[in-house]
Amino acid sequence: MSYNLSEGALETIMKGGNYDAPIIQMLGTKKIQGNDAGDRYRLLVSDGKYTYSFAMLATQLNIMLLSGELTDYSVIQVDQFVTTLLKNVGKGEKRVIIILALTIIANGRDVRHKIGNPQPWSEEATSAQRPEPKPAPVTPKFTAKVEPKAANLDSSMLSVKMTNPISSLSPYQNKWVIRARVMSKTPIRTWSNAKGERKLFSMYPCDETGEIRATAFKNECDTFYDMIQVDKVYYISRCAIKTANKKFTTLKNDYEMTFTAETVVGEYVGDESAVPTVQYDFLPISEIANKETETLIDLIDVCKSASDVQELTAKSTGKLLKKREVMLVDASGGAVTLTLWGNEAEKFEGNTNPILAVKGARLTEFNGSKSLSCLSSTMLRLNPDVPEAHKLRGWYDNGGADADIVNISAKSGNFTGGSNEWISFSEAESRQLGTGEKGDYYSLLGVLTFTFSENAVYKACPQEQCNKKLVDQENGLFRCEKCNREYPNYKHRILLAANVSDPTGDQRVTLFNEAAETMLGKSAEEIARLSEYDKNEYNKIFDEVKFKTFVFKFRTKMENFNDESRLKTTVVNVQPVDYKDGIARLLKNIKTATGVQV
DNA sequence: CCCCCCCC
Repeated sequence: MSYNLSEGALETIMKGGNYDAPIIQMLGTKKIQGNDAGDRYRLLVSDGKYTYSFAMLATQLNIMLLSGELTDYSVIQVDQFVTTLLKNVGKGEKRVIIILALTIIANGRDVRHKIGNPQPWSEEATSAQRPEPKPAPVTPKFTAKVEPKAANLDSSMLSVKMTNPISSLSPYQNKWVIRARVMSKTPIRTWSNAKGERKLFSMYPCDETGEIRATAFKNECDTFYDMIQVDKVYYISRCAIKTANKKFTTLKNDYEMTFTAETVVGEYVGDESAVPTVQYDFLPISEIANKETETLIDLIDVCKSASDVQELTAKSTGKLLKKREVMLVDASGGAVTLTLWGNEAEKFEGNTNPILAVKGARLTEFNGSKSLSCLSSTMLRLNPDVPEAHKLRGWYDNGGADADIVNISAKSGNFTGGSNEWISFSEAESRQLGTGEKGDYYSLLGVLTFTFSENAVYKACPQEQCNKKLVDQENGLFRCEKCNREYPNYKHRILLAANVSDPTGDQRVTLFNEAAETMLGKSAEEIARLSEYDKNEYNKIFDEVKFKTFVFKFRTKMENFNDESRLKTTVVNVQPVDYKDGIARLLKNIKTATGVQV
């Protein structure tokens, strides 16, 4: 068996050219340094003509060596690589090839020999002319006194070939310049400790080889915060590199950087199309429920709806918080709530059903249902220009908007439980809904045929969570049996029995306060007032609602009462009919029943 | 040097 190596590929690459997916042979490895994040390996490689010993394996590929998959004499195709110039004092510069992705063409244990008679590569060994020595990159020192623009490096001083890939940065290398796009930056956060007032912001640069977190404290925070703009490409140099604590980041980098007084940042002005933007690892909503809470998740979804901004006070810190809950859906048939905070909550515009790309939202659990929450490090993009977004838009605008969804953030025991599918009373019966241990929820399009309007409103316990009907003590006080105390005041609540019909049957139902208020279009207090002072108007409210059609959501459960079991059905939600939605459901049923495309 | 990320 013989193997064709890409003869001459290394020479092309060494001279700064490109070579697409070269096939080379690995002849040896050397562990070059160990640190907390793991070892790095240097490879001796051959293209059949030359050997070269300054090839590095990207750390994510170390596993191929450690597992024994990649051994000496293996023939590999280098699917992705970058080169970087390293300067060694007294030895000039050295071009290092960093192998980012590879495919094993032949196992070293099968090949078992060096292919051809390759000679060590050096510039002298080639017939090519020695290139002119390149000038060292000039990195003018930034001081806060000058205009931010003055901090910009002159692009012409830095050849693109002289920038270092983010994936090559390590604490052992202090001369480097990266050219990277800022994926996002956090707001400035301040805190105090024994050393006084502190502040910081973080930003997240990425290039074609990777991503990294960069944090600026105090002076550097002041200096760079306004200058750094999301989505712009910068040259960044002279930050301190340290091992990242994986507990606090999901970025695929073992290191992170800290701005120092020496740090130089310059805006890159030129063709930036090769510098990628945020890299995602999108997860369909249907798979979120399988993930552990606290996991950080990337997703791309359609915003189906969004709540208003709500203000609340954090119990632990007393801080005033603003939040907005966004309901996201995707083609996996799932829905999930994403909570936005602060400024992000305030500026969010959800009623055009935008596509939202999210990187690093935290999975949380509350009352048995899962939802997502934004952190300061979470990256949000509205209607990003990525293929997944266009696909989603097409799906949503062509039926996805009306698709049945399973909301994994539904509050259990609340009106959002159960399926959104409309069924009939006869289907509810044949499915034996309500006969199980727990109650069952179902939705139905039905007509309100009767209300038992007499005594529909009562005086309820004024305690927030109680709502128990009070006993009038006839002395100006009202007794709550549940709280076991008397109150001088009360609130009005509605408890309404009614009848709902659909073409297949009918059902006696109960509406509690909120559902009744929605259906009647009046508050309990108003109805109480009319009950006392204007009986005609009171009766009119119930007359007008009769024979109206609604979308009901019921909770039904078999209850035993005096040896008799009876289905108790409560209206947990009632909404007027959205005819667009109703027609879409009818069309879908026709399609399913007939196979006819409509 | 942060590493909190909130609420129902």
